[in-house]
Amino acid sequence: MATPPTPLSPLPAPADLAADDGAPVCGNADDWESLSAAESGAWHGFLQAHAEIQVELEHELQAAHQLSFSDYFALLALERAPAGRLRMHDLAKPVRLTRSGLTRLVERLERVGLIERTPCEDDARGTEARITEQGRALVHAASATHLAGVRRRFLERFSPAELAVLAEQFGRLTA
Amino acid sequence: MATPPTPLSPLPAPADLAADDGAPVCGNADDWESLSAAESGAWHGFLQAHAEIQVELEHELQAAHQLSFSDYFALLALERAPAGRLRMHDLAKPVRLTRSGLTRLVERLERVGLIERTPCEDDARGTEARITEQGRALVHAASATHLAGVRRRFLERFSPAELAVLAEQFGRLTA
DNA sequence: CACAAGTGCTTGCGCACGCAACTGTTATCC
DNA sequence: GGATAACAGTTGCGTGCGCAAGCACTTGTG
Repeated sequence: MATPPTPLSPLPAPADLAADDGAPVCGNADDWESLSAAESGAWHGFLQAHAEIQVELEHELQAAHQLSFSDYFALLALERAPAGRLRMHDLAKPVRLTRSGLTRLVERLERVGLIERTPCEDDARGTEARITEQGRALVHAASATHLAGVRRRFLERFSPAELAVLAEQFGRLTA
Repeated sequence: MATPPTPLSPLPAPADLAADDGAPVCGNADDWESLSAAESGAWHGFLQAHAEIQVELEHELQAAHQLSFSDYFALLALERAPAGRLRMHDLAKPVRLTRSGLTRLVERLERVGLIERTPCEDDARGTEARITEQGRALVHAASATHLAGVRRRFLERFSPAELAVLAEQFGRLTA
């Protein structure tokens, strides 16, 4: 959104280099036209597929277990961690939240008894989040729901061979 | 997040069907283990790739043009629409926002002069959003930035043949 | 050992968004 | 034609999140 510094178009002028010959105002009139059908389809398909699946699965999880994706990912990460404990810092990455966001998330989960917070033994600055039995039970149930959704909305639509290729291809996208 | 109805685990009991033999508490101890490497890799790769690319490109757009993705998609949809005008209702889908969210978005964009709002002629209930010249200029500049990002972070990592296959595959994911 | 620099987490603040309720308009159905 | 339903858009409210500043503790350096 246009904010303080440059509220409006920081452009030189409508058209000041090439003469305006009536056609597209400049070279980038609609850059998207320069994409092939495959390029455009792949990119927009990627966005659209993600958006649709994301909201559907999240609503599903919310309806069935009153859990947001952030909640679920946090519980899942803890459930898998040795002793069900993880320091805030290490929890932030799998949950894909900033530390401040994570503080709030953990606070909410603690408030309803799904996890507990204890000061870290060997480093008094740190805090450890530990999943409770209730948390474990809930994340197991939620996993069943979620995994079913993932299969239905994603995995089932591809053959094993396709999935192997996709895994490699998505791997290329992550630095 | 656990909300009013069932703040905590709505489960029958820790283990009430199979005897707890010390091993996994029940059949779904960690359902994710049941996924093949390809399945797991494809799904998590999908999520991870989207998350990474999304934040990188959005930051890029924000830094270069003070535009969020929502802002950009709204302007882009309008720029492509006949006469640069679209009713709120028709703008909501491409921007992937609810109507209330769109109301606020359009309000912000209007405030900085990127679009204008006028009552709809043939339907007194409706409102039309129209992109201004400044909006057009900005969306062109932003498109150049964004498209470069899309190429760099996505398109370039695949061959034309792969992109064609991906387009078809993502199409399968969208109902 | 003191003092700076770095690290881990929290807090103040602002913001974009969804949901549900509301207003005003148009279509539908006796 | 008047009641009712459907629809378009806006508003009140709550919430989750990021950013930047702050506090507490630890580590490095002279």
